[in-house]
Amino acid sequence: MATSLNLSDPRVKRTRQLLLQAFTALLEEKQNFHSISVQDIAERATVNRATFYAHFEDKYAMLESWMRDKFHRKLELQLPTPSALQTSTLRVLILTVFDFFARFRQNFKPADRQFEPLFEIAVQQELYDILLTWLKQVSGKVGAGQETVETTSQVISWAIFGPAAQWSRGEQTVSAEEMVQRILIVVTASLSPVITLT
Amino acid sequence: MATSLNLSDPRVKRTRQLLLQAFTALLEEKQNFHSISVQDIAERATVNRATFYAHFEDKYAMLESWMRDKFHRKLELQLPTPSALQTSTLRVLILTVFDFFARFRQNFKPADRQFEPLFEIAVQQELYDILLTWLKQVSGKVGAGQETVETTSQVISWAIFGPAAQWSRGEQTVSAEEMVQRILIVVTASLSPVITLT
DNA sequence: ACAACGATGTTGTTTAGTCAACACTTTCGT
DNA sequence: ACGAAAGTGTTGACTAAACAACATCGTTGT
Repeated sequence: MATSLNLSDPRVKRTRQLLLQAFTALLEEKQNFHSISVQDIAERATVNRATFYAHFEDKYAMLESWMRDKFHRKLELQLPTPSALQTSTLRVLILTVFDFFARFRQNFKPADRQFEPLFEIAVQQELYDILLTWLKQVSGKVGAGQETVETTSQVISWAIFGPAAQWSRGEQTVSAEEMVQRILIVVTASLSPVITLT
Repeated sequence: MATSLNLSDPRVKRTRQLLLQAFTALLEEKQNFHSISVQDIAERATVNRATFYAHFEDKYAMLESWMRDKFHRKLELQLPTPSALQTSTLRVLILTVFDFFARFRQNFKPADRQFEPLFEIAVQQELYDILLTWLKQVSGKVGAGQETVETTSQVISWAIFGPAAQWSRGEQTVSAEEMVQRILIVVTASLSPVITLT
């Protein structure tokens, strides 16, 4: 029933991680998402099946979390820590999104097209979160309000995500790097009311 | 207070494993046993400190379990599965004991000599267990009673363990292989009332 | 010498995970 | 087409793990 678990409890973190890892392993083996059962996942994670349902609504909710997690980790690898809102980090961010889309197209080929919505939600949400974090860091220095940074984060997350999705669906006649460069210009401009990037 | 936990409970197995793994990792880093605290182990294992005490009396009790575990795994690697009482497996068993002693001498050098008793108990107990298993397998075919196999296991476990301990303390003027060969002859003979090995 | 500190065990309470059992749906072989 | 087998989601009772708080016991340093 996925009744809220306390995310700060070490047991919860561990089990969650075990489940996601198990899922990753099974995906590599079985190839197609459909042939993986909740039983398989629970068993591989050395966790009771009922525990799975304490963490995730169902297999699809897990897939969404899994995608977010994958994307999140990829970002952590690419971005410096601590990361801040700069042209350079923004470029890396956008490029990572394009990379991630490309990989997704490879792994979740033609059949599993039904999962695109989950994938999209995962990436966009994650984008929103990191942009919000960045904007909050600088919102004090300029006089930007709470709503301003939230709206800005939302707009920009879609401004990055959307083109990447569209590009990955198409023929990729333009290189990812070129796309990134173009998007970066627009996004930077849209940020100008809040911050001027160098 | 190490009040009996149910060993068949998956949670118990998991945390036990986590604790032992954490200990292994810390041993490789910190080198000396003394500088590793219970807090360190619990933290590394992502387990609460109180949970440690639910599993082990104290750090030393854990060291004993750890040694048994290491020896057990080494045996599992060396012996075929399923293993049975044969001259060949017996030779492997004895040789593994000698190897293990040699490694122990390397890692737990002069200072930590205080842990020898723990080490000895671990190895002897493990030896006893596997011998008992083997003997029970064949005790039905011959008319050997419960006490007979238990006593035989006990005697032989010491007959293997003792010489190996003594040899490892000495100058190793005789090779391990030669020692194994000599011990094997005696042990085989001592088994003759119960079983004739081929 | 003794105060401050850090590690050790222990305890009571709360929460997460296990388990077996349940009704239900989906898949599949013959 | 139908019965068996396998997967899904849920529940309530039981157990392990987390947590905070405590008293205790060395170490260290000044």
